[in-house]
Amino acid sequence: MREFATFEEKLSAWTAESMKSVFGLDESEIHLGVSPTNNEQFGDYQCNAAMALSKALKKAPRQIAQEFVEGAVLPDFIDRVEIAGPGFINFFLSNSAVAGYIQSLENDAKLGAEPVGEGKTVVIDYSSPNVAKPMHIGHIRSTVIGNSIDRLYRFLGYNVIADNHLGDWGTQFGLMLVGYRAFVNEAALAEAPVEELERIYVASYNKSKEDETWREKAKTELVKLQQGNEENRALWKKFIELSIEEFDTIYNRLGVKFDLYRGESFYNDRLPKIIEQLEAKELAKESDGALIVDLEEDGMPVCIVRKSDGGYNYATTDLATVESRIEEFSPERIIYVTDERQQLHFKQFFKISEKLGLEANLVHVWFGLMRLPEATFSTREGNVIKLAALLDEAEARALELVKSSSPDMPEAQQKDLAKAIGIGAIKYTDLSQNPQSLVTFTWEKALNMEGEGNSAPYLQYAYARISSVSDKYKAQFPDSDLNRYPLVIEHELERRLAIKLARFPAAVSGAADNYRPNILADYLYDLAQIYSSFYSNVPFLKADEGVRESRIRLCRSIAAVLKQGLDLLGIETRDRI
RNA sequence: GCCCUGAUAGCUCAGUUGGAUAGAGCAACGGACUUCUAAUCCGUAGGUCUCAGGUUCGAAUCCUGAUCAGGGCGCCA
Repeated sequence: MREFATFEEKLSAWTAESMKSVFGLDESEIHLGVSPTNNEQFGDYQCNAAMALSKALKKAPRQIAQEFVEGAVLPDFIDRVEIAGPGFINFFLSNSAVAGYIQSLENDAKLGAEPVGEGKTVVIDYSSPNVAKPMHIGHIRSTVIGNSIDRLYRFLGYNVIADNHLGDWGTQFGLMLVGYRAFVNEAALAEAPVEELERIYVASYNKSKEDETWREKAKTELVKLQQGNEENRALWKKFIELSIEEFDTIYNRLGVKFDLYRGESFYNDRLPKIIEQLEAKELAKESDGALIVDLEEDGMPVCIVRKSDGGYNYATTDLATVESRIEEFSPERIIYVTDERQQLHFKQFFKISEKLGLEANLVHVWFGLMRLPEATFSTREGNVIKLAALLDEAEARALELVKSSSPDMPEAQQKDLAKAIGIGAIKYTDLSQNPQSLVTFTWEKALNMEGEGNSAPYLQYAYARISSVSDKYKAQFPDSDLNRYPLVIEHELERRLAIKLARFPAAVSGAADNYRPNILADYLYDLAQIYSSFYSNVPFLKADEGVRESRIRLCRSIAAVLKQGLDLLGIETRDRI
């Protein structure tokens, strides 16, 4: 078993092994391991196998539990075991074993998490805004959730390739090209490039609705672009560069980094070959002039891979993208983070790529759509809330709070702190709930940063309090060496904290395996809650020597887990708040 | 019409993939700052887990049906 294996891992391995030997089982469909209890009175871990084995062994569950407990030799980290209710086997960890484990984690950069991803590559495709349109609040979930998954997989040792699959190709560029030439305001373009590009697009789109020759012109320019016309290509590249530059300022504010910015256009050259393969394998056929893949036997509607005008569409591009990623990176898995509307599309193209023989584990992580209380928003309706405006507002509100609660702090520090709090609050709102729920955007919710209850500032506050205590300890006892004092569990809250700390790896793997950062967010909130209770009910700096050091040491581990955990959510911590 | 989701406290949401008495926060009420940061803590109250069946030792969780809500279903991504 690995060096920093958790109690759950060790105990599960032990119960499974012991069950088999005590009852002479070979393989079992039944889960023989343990799971954490949800109530301390039932111990720390419980094994429920006795009930499930009842039928196979033809014995009463309590009797099975009894025989098991009598027949097996308890591992040394278990203090005692109890049989309860219909046949639950409850395990109580020994305090010294828990203390020893927490102490050993001080030497583990992963804080007990298993680097299961070592040697494996995973591509994560997220954020993916469209060129020439400003990012709005609809982009926040893909960006924030995708980035947290990115961070989680990196932490677990995966070689992560974060790819921003920009919408940089498509019919809208015909309108953009003619629109730009007719309407561009150079001053506005220099000032706020993407906003001006969007204005151009909307103007051109509106004109196209009533002016047929305008539509024709747009189409001609689009064809020229696709055929490689130099002027159009240069302009198109300019749209992309201006857009990326502006996206990057937002990503910097959010602490998001991509390894690649490969738009759809990157895969253009592969599209005809994808079609060839589909035809060669007789997966595609003509229908009303378009080329389609019939997925009826898979219970899905048909999927268009080439339009009747000869153009390709997104399914084809996505297939080419998978093929390219496999060739270049040999990923163990490719993860897409998009909103719920694309579920069918992903199911279809996953199925087609399987039929094409593209070997990769494709995962669609979808999240509920963001809505406004009044209605859905759209660029054309003009009721979008721009992401930059949301971030500005969050930082401004945070700064007000910081100024009122820390008036003596230097201004530069107040501003820095306000950024960490404002951005953290926005991210936490999205990361602390199940991604698959529909979200109605309200300023009040998005900017929840009063620090009351389950919120980012609450966690940041808990962290800052620990930092403050550590610093005071160093100031008061400059010559003390913490490592010379053992970590001892005495108080009930110390025990709860230590047990909670030992469950960090489970929270991380739960969040990563299920693509749900909220599992980690929940965990961190629980930890911070227990710590806050500990802080106000148990003295540490004022405790006797020995107890004091042990508690400071425990605090240090809590700080490490809080900092690392928040970092995995993309939320920053500060030593003072 | 078909498919995918969701429905849990007045409000916003968790619920470790079938376990024991369903949990937090907000709002409400009562208490704690001469103290290691009160952006905190301690306590009270609040529930027919949408409804009806089923599966089994055991269901908020799985199955079937219904109601309501969101999304999708051939040339947008």
